[in-house]
Amino acid sequence: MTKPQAFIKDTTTGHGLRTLHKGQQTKAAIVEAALGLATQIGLDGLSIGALAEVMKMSKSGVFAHFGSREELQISVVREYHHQFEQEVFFPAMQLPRGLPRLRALFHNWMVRTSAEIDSGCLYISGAVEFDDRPGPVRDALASSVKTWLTALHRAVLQARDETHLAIDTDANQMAFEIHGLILALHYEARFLRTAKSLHRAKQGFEHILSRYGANQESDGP
Amino acid sequence: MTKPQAFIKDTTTGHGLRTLHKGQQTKAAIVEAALGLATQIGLDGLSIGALAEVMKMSKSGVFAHFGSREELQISVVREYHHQFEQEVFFPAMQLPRGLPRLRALFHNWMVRTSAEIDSGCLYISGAVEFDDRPGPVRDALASSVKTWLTALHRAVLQARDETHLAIDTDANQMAFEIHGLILALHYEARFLRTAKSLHRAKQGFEHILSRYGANQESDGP
DNA sequence: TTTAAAATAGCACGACCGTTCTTTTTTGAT
DNA sequence: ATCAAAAAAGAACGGTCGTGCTATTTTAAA
Repeated sequence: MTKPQAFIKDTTTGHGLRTLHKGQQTKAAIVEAALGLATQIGLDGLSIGALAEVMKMSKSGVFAHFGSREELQISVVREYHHQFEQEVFFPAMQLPRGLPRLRALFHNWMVRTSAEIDSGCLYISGAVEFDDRPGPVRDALASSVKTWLTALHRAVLQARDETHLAIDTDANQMAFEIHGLILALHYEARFLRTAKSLHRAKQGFEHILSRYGANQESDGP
Repeated sequence: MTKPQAFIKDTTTGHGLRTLHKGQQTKAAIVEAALGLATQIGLDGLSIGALAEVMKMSKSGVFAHFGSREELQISVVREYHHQFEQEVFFPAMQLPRGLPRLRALFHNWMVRTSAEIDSGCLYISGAVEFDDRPGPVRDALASSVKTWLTALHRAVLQARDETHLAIDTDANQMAFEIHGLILALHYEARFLRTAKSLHRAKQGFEHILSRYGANQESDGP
């Protein structure tokens, strides 16, 4: 579980700059464990005591790395953002602009959402928990979500520019409808345990694509 | 706020059967206040102490009506179910089967969801809070939600039977997509405070309707 | 008006919470 | 090996939580 320190050691010349201290490693491990807890019981339910128990550390030992519970929660949000980028966003960026990339974005997002059936999506649970609780945690969460939704919106625009979608495609509207599919997938799969939710989301996406003229106007001369 | 007791008095002959006691009135008032709290801070965040303060009662006075926090939560779910029925379901049932009724169901649902921008939807927040926490509260919540989604599904089936929708309409698929619109509306309006969410939901519904052949095959010869 | 029952209050309990302070252990450069 | 700094532990604080127990007050039927 704990990586050998030498592996991560900073290679800077070392005359005055710090190497990667032990504390930063354990902090990273704590955040990782905290994310695991938060996706199960929610960002709000995340307690330092429970986290300390998981880490086999003392409460104060864990606490010292963050200085406040709020800072811990923000760290968790940032960690989730990072993982989301790695699993959903970057892989899709490898594909050519337009429909292929848009399809990949949705596919990766959907797979992650349904894979999270037993772990929960922080962007969804966090939105519910912090929707009327102003503060830095809400801000961090909203900022991450907006970054992602903006990326999705941009992908739709590009698909339109590549003439893979109808010229009059309303990108905001299309992104809204796609977002709805993911939310319904999460709701019905995770809460209601409905069987074919993944299939429903896939099919819904195809409906949206055909609505906005994919593979119709786009393949023209 | 508190209704005169005589108004609610049971009209049974009274030889042995009880009239409606004071306690049941205050219990109803407590549940009402609890629902107000729960839609703000969540079913899970609902605390007896805070509720007692709102009611200007003692903690134990409130507690005695329910016997456990869980029972209080279940009462709140039932109250929400009742209100939802009154505001969304029953009014739509007044309209003729088929497209008019389906439109009304969605419209009432949507209006309620957006009107709840400052109060929260218990079916959505509750789903997130209890999706991996088994128990009677989750069961009550899931049961209510399923009842409602089944009613929506039935309305789609009827619209198909009335030839207001295409004959090959997949009712479950359509209900899933409609559900997604409501969830996206709730998410973007309530958490992200996106301006035109209500418009997006309306337009999304029209897209779904046209996808499933409303006003096309249905208005035939 | 009397009286038993129902409703509410008061108090205490153990548990967990986030946080602070002090002390001990561990680290890593010299 | 030395030693200062970093990391972790330990103990305690005030607070809130749900809940049980016992008194007190209120209700409503006789």
